Amino acid sequence: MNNQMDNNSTPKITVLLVDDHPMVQNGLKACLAYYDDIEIIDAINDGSEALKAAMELKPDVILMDVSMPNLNGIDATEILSEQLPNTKVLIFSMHDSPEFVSSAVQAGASGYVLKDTSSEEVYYAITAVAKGNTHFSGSIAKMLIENPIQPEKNKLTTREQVILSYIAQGFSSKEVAQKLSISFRTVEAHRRNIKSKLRLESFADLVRYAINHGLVEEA
Amino acid sequence: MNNQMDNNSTPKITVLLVDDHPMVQNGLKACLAYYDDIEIIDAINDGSEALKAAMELKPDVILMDVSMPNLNGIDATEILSEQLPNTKVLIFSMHDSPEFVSSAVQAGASGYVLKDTSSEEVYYAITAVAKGNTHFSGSIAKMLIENPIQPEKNKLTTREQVILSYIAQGFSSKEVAQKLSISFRTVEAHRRNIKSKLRLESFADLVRYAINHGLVEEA
DNA sequence: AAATGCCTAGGTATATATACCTAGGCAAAT
DNA sequence: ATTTGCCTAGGTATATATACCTAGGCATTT
Repeated sequence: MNNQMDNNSTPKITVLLVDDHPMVQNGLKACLAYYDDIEIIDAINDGSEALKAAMELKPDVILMDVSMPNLNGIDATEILSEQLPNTKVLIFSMHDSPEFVSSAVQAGASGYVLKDTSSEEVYYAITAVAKGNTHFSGSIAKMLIENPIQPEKNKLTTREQVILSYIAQGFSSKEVAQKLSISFRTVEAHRRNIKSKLRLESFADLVRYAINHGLVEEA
Repeated sequence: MNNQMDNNSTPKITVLLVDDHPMVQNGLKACLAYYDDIEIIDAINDGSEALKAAMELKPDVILMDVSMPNLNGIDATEILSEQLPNTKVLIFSMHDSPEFVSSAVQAGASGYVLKDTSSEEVYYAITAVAKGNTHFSGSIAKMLIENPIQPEKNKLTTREQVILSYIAQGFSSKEVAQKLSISFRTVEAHRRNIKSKLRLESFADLVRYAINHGLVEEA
């Protein structure tokens, strides 16, 4: 830890933490407190609250979790990258699936670090994205190379999100069709498109995706 | 931090952290470092590894997460409460569903705190269970009163948990049958029993239950 | 005007899951 | 020794999901 910093010359990098687990927040605060060229200006535990805080505080970097109440980190990133182009988003997630990473990059994230990375790497990643660079954890970078991003491919339409939500809640295609007053063949077509877009294989994958993306409550 | 402790007079409460999120571990370490009557002797991120460590270190208290690779916290607690009766298990989870809490208590946990509780309460809970008392977060205690434990009702057998885990991962009954070298009719029978026991209706309910109970990773 | 993307929906066939039923082997508990 | 619970598994039937195919209406974009 290098606490020997010249506070007057270089302005600190302002960081907004967004994570719905208090203990993760505490861990990050504790780990990053040693570095005096970055300053955590606030910690939020909710996606939509994070948007408000970001608009007001205009931080240099947002360290953003993915799974959160109200608004997931990917969608929040997409909004932020339009509204606040000078604020860099660094995704901080425990998920390392290709869809997640691709979505994050397309949404405008400047980096992606896993929750099992060291605090030194998180610090390094924050400084990197603050400078306008990118930083991806080793396994993520490898994945981006092996699994190149296909732009706009894995993004669900509103209709698809609605249908996926019902499906993940346990309704059959027939039931969803009744609710939406459309043919169950149409619902099936949407199911196919959803699985194809997201490269998901099974019903269980659909449910897990829906949970991870906040389309359905976990309980 | 006030590490000014008289090491000779009062022995420290030895604590083993078990949580698969490094940042949660970091957060706990940072928060608990201020209290010099407890000492974190190790931090493990895997259920079965936690068992080994506990057998060797014989800590006073284990702060145990529920969802973990290889062996979930509830099952680990059950084994530990038999093997190491002097080691108290304090569940540290973000899940507050009645089934979770009931399972934890029946497995022999001495307390249950949610991940959004303050570090002071976590500290207090550790000292409480170390003394042989119990400690439950307010909402958990309330739930235990409103939702009294129904012994042995909603408990899956080991076999059922294994099968549910595979199913929630997206394997079909046929695939599970191949993996376990049993008939797919048997797998189907287990599916029926699981849904009946847990009063679940749909495939999606099974997946959500598995996720909420740590039988399968979310991603 | 033409193209694109989205929502819609049907034909046909197969795969998988579910709902009933019955039932034997086996270990632990009583 | 009997009971109990668990794991096993088959018969039969239906319901649902999936995998191929095609295709029209409609709004937005180019």
